[in-house]
Amino acid sequence: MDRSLTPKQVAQAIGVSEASLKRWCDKGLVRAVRTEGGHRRMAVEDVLEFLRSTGRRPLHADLLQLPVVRSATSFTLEESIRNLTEGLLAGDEDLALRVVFDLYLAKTSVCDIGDRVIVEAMRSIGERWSNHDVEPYQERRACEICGHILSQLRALIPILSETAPLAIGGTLSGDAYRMPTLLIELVLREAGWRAESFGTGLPAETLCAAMETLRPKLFWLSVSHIGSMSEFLERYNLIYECSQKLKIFIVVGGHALDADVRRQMQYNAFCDSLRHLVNFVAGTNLARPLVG
Amino acid sequence: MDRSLTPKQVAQAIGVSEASLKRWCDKGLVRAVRTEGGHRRMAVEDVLEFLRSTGRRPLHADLLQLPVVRSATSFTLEESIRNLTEGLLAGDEDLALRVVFDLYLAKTSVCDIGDRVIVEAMRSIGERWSNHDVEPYQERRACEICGHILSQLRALIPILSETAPLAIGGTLSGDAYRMPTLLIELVLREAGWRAESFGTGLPAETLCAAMETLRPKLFWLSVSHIGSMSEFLERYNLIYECSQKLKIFIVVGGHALDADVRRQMQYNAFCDSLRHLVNFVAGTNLARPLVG
DNA sequence: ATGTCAATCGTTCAAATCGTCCATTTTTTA
DNA sequence: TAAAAAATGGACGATTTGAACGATTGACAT
Repeated sequence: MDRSLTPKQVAQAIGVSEASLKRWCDKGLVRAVRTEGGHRRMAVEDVLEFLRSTGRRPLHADLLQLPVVRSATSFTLEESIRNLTEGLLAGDEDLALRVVFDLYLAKTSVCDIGDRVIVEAMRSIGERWSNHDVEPYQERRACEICGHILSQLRALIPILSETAPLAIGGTLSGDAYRMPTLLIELVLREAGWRAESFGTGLPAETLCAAMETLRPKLFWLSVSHIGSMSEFLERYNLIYECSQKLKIFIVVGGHALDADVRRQMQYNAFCDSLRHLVNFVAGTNLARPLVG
Repeated sequence: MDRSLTPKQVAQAIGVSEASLKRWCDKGLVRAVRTEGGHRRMAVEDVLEFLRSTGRRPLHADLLQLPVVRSATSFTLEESIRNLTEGLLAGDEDLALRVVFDLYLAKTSVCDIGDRVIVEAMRSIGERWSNHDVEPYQERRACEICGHILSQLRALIPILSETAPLAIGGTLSGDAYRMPTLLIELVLREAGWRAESFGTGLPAETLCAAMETLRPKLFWLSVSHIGSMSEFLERYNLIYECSQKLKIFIVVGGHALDADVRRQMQYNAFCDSLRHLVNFVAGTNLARPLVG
């Protein structure tokens, strides 16, 4: 319930003595604040950050308000994908959350978690869906669960500096796929940007208005579904011209953008994966990653 | 409209017990004045001064513990609504999060937070949107922020018991409003149910399949937008008949269900608000609230 | 004004934490 | 391999914290 943890709680959660934990705090390995009487208090996210930096795993995750360990943790990417897929299909949110957090604590970048696990799991679900192996509600439920997990992850990524360059984006009207734009937001934040996803189904006009008002350095458009091609291109051109007028990098991506569609579009970059996106923005030198 | 804070407010704001706060006041660490009866009252500036002088980080990730840092905490429901509306429109996620968590920490039920603050704030935004006072992207961004906040809140609501009755629900194809069904899930969980929202845009057939497979005790349908009335009714009837065949309570609600529409529908309950929903499920005696 | 209920009062008390020292274990160095 | 260095876990008295208690006060509605 409370976000601030006492030394005893943290020591039990990590599985070390309180004496060691105290030393780590004093050495600055775990960020901690002091009460008036000098007692140490730690925030959940700081403890997780410590675990992540030292490659440790929590023994009693429930004390850190993380899901309880119920099943075997995943040791390889393939296992992670399999467990995540299974958890998402069965509606087992704890399992799914556990898989993602295990990866996160194992210092896997959000970019890799997204590209190599979450996207793969959703692709596998999509395949089984088109084979009528799974019900549509399972796919929708999986998206909901993923959304919650990404929200949790998002809360752990350090607050962006106010001076970091701004990036905004989302999907156009008629495209309801939330996950890609959520992942992009997370990955850009990890890369040091002040990224804000505006969600799905945005009219092109208001995206132009947002660019006018907020003057971001980068604009992303995720395209997972195109209803009418002519409408899409018309809307997109509006955005493209606006972005160029304001000297804003425009990055596009998504399964719906095959070579045929891309031929009819102009943009600063097209990205097939989150990794591509990270590499591209690294090249622009506009933002520095938060950690080495 | 006094700027003075009570011990309870301050204690919750800085995340310590009232007992400790009292001691600190008595030691002169926090300046406080006394009412005639001897109760302590603290000024916002003095609390801020205390935070600054003791090196507590008003800057870092402790936003949840230090809601008072921007002196923007809300003391009345009206203030909460105003601050939330402002935060959501400006894209100030920290402010919005603080408003909701302040209410939660003040033991406001999620039901009331939803009905009386979040829904009201979104309604106010909707009004200003139809007056062309705000851009559509601001409304969409507000929904995204609310979604994240509700995800955070969801993570704090105690794990449901495995034996609690199951409730599932969502919105039909063509209805993309996520927030109502998210709120319903939260409120039902608070009321002791094992509630799972399947998200938005679900085909009626798969909802029936979900009912067949999962056999919930309750099914909710949130209806915020109706494209074609005949299509909607056709889909709904499918769900209604399925629910009755399986003896599942079916509860409907949402702005799109006016009296005309309702006349053409059958259901076990129609709810105008989260409070109505809670009262209805309390009457069914199927689940007990987690507290009290 | 009067009554009602939640918040706060001052106090007490058990549990937790503080800083520090020391024995033991693990890692690094000679 | 042996010695040195570093990290760990446990124990100590003194201090701090959080939760309880009955009595009093504040805010608000009638």
